[in-house]
Amino acid sequence: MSSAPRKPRTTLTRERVLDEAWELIRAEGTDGLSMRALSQRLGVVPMALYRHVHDKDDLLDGLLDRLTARVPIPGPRVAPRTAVERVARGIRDEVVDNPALVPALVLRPSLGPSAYRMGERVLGAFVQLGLTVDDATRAWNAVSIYALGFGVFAAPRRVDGGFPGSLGAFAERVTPEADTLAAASEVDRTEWVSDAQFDLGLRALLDGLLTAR
Amino acid sequence: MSSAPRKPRTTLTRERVLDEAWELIRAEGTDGLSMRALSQRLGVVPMALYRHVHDKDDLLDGLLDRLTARVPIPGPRVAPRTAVERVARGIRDEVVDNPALVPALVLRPSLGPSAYRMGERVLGAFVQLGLTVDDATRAWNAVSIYALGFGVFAAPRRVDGGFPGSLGAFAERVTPEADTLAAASEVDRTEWVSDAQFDLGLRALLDGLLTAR
DNA sequence: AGGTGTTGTGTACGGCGTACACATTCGCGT
DNA sequence: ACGCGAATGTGTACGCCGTACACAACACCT
Repeated sequence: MSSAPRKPRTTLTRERVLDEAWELIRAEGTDGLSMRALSQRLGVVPMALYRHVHDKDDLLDGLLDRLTARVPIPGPRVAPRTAVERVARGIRDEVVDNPALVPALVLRPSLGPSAYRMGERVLGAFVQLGLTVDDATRAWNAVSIYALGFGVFAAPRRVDGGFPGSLGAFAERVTPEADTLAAASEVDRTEWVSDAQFDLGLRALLDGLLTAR
Repeated sequence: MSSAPRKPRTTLTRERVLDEAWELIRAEGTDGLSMRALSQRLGVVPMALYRHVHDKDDLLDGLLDRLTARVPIPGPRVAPRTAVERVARGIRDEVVDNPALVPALVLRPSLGPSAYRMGERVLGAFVQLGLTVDDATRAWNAVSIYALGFGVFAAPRRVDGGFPGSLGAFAERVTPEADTLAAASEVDRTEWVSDAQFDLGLRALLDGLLTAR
């Protein structure tokens, strides 16, 4: 009998690499995802990954498409404005709970097949709402930027305080008559991520986009 | 006579480090700013920088505050709504033409003294427009996110095309009946960064924020 | 003149992405 | 059944990165 220990071949696929990368970056954060760490998790030498992924950027693109694919796309029966709102909220939700992907997201525009499917649905909705195709495109730009921006800047990140002393004290030091800010500064942190906050802006944006021209 | 070559002492200051870092990152992009490259530009050994900067993150924070400080803050004579619009546009402009700072911007919330001065002015404007302090805070959140988001996602980045074949062809492959997207896809790239695009969304957002509650 | 604190130096470590040559193994046509 | 080419995993190595730590040069004050 042959005594050579058999490694089960083709144990690696692009799918498996992406699966493991997804879990790794979720568990360990942006910096936790390295080719070396990932390969180790897969019980393989680092360079093995490069048979299934062009380079690290390619891997990140794959992860971003997965993120996009997680946003539920409303069926055709859903009313157009509702559909837009759901997609916008879906984008925000996914970004917010995958903060480790934010740096990658910011370096790459939409791309990915999933992003296109999403765009298709939303553009259709805007057209149903009476916009021309061009205006629909502009509206989708504005809405997606808002949703992405909200996700990006609302996602939990380094919250090291930043300033010596309290916020109010700081504001007063900068501009002695800064009572407005000092008073307001109590609000923002807790409410920053809230649904109400998001919806307020989104509704305002859509109202503006859809009325008169 | 002493023959030892004299180095002029205290040639380095935090200011000079930040100045040079600013120019370096503008010239060479995000990845071009390394402690080693920066030190070389300053004619100094890498570790010398650490006397004036805690670590690289501290350096980036300094650069971000400089970026924020570049946004012009309208004087008290400027009408409140105009003031808000100018600040929003100023934020977008600075982000757009300092794309190399986007990754850093995204990892760190506002912070910095300049950001506070800016907030102070805008919150005041919203209050003048009849909002309560809390509502003003929420409004400022929405507006700043929109402006930052627009800057971030409109800033020129990797535009490697991404897909094999034309955009229209791709869209058709994904969903055969994708004429809407295929038609629309001609528009976005060129108009993505336009002022009109930005103003459209901003005006919509402000209208929504300021009317009825 | 000497002591003290500040500022720049030198060396070194551990991590990263990945180029390149090599070994193994699978699948196919004969 | 077999052999050969393509596909897949391995090993080694290079050049970057941020920065910890011990040391040297110098400025300034007494």
